Amino acid sequence: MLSLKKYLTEGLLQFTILLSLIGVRVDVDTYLTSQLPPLREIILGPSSAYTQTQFHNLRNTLDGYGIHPKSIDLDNYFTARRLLSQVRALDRFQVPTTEVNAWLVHRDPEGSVSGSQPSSGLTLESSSGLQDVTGPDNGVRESETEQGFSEDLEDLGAVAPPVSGDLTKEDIDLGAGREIFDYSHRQKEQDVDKDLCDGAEQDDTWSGEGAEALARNLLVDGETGESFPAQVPGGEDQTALSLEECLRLLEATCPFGENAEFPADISSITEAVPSESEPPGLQNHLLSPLLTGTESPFDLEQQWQDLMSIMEMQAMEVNTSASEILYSAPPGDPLSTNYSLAPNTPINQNVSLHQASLGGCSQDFSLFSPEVESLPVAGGSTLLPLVPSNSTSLNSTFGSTNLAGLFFPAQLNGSANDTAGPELPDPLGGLLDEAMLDEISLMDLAIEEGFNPVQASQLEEEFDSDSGLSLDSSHSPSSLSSSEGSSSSSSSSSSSSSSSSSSSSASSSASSSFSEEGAVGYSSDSETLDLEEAEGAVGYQPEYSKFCRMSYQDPAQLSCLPYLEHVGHNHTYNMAPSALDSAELPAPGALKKGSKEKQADFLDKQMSRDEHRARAMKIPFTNDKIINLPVEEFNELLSKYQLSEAQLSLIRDIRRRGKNKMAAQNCRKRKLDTILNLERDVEDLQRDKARLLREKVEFLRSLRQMKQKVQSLYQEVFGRLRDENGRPYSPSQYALQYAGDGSVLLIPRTLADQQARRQERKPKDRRK
DNA sequence: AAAGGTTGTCATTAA
DNA sequence: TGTTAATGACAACCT
Repeated sequence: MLSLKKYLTEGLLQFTILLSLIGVRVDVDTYLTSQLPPLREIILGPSSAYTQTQFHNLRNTLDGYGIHPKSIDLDNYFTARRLLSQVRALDRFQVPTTEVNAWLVHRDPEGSVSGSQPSSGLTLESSSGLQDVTGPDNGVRESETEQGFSEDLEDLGAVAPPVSGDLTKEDIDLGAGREIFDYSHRQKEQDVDKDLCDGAEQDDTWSGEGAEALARNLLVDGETGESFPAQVPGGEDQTALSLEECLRLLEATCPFGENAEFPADISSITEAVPSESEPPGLQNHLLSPLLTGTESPFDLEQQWQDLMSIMEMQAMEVNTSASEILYSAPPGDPLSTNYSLAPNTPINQNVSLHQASLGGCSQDFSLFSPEVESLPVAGGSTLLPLVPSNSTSLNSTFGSTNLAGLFFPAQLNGSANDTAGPELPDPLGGLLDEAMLDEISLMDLAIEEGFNPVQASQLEEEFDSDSGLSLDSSHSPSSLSSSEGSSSSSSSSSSSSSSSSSSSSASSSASSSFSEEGAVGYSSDSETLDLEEAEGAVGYQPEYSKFCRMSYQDPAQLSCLPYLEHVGHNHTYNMAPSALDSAELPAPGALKKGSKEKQADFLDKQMSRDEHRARAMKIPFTNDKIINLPVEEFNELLSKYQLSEAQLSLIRDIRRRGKNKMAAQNCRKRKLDTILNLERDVEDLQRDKARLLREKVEFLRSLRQMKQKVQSLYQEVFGRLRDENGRPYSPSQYALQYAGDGSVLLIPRTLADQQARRQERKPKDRRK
């Protein structure tokens, strides 16, 4: 279990450190014991970061030396990294603002975004994909998001830390920093990257495209703001503009075919919850986003699809989150339309309450009314069975629930028809509050305090069924990202053949067995490489070795080699002086030839210490051969020459050092990969955290609505009950209770209280 | 000139 | 046992 050991010693450590640095606390042990594979993939990913056997496997599978398995293709690697970072940048900038816009709509339905078109606000809100698509306008909107967020939470009695704000800011800082890092410290790769579709090029390209790719420009290129011809700095305003443009575009594309249902829903909701003190717009978010966007039959569909593709790309939440699943309910879904509960209210789907005709008290109560009206005045019996028309109703959800003790607080002693004020004790309080709200409040704590392990696990269990989010969800995007990492690294190892072939194509034509010399991807090495390859092209065969050695000492011959201008590090500093002296002995005839001498000096400087040493020791073959040949061929090569002990020792040292050099490069690359993967995982976790907060708010809101509806239903039903004398029952003496078989009974209050007490004890016992 | 990054090398360990 | 890869540590060099 080497991987496990590494994982324990490094991956876990780094991961934990990173998480702790950003304030997200994760008890690794919890997941180590229970979710080793996911976490391991989070940390390591399928990338080559710690897959030590990868190179071996490559070596085993790749017959011959066409591709050197140990090579590092830095071009591809950094290109992939840049592309990755761009992708990250996309969603990094887009995620928070989406929330922003969504919440803005809630807070102010007639606000600037939607303007006089309320549908636009719905559009913005509705497109679930759009949720993550925004620009970098984080200034004011972010704070407003923050505000709306916390206000919502406070409104629901939950206090959440200002996550999105920090997150947004941090993300932006990170993004800029990375770009700077990439551009300033990776100048070597810039040239190569230019050839590929990297971000800067894309930005420019997109800016040139103009309005034809409006949506794409608007949504993706938020940071530079180059999508607009004016090239005004400060892309935030432009992105805000672009969002409005997108809104209009979306409106034109999806003109709300089913929009007529929404007012009904909203009104029914507000009717059903008359005591709701929220602004009416606050409930708009409950409307299914995709209800409006499912049909886009116009020419703008392509742009819409562009939008969606971008959103998919930036939505690293690949795991279809609960909201997305719920949003995907078809517009005409009777469950979501006939019942007044908001279509995307999560509990509406998860809990089968909708079958209890709980929605829309005023209208839906007619479903109950036949039974209620046909209720015979109970003759002498104190138990009045109320059999709902639908036997799979509440009892399927709540089980045998004693609603009596819950539904009849002292306040209800008055008129049963009074609409319950918010201060009225919840009819379902004993049930929902105990069973669910406790958990949710614990979730509050979990979310507020960053992911405390126990609470996070609670949270995970809480939302596990619908979204598979939390750490598993983070695992999903991370596994994706890890696959990206693996693709990048595997491409680095596999595509090294391309780089090596590009750098050593000349020599590979001369001797195919040298093609693996391109394994060394660093520039300084590649220069040396070219030199030696060119030399190797001549001196590969033993009989040419002397000539090859001569060519070493003949600058004139070297001058015709491909010139290598850019010099990286030349670590010839600790070269043995004797070796240097002997190595730098030029050919006597070349002393007076200035330019050639300079070139010789230059090439000497290009040579590594080992190359100088090899030349000094008159090693008859190239260092690349020494280093890169398989051991069998290497030994065979050695056997072909009469080499002194010093020469053999040097050759073995060269081989060892050369291999170690490549190993060090691989190791560093792997480290970098790991860090980048960890960084990406952290971002994923932050996104998940924000999403969980959003979902929690929605859960709480829908829960409260349902409780109020049940309460009003209860009151209405109870209020219509009459005893044998035609008088209403006193809420202080009787209560309604759901039986296990779905029937509703009218039982004495005392009995109901007893059962309620028993119900309260059960979950606590269970929790122990 | 100091600081931080980069690269090569050595020693060690494990496969 | 020899070879190789991985990796920490260090030093030299570069920016």
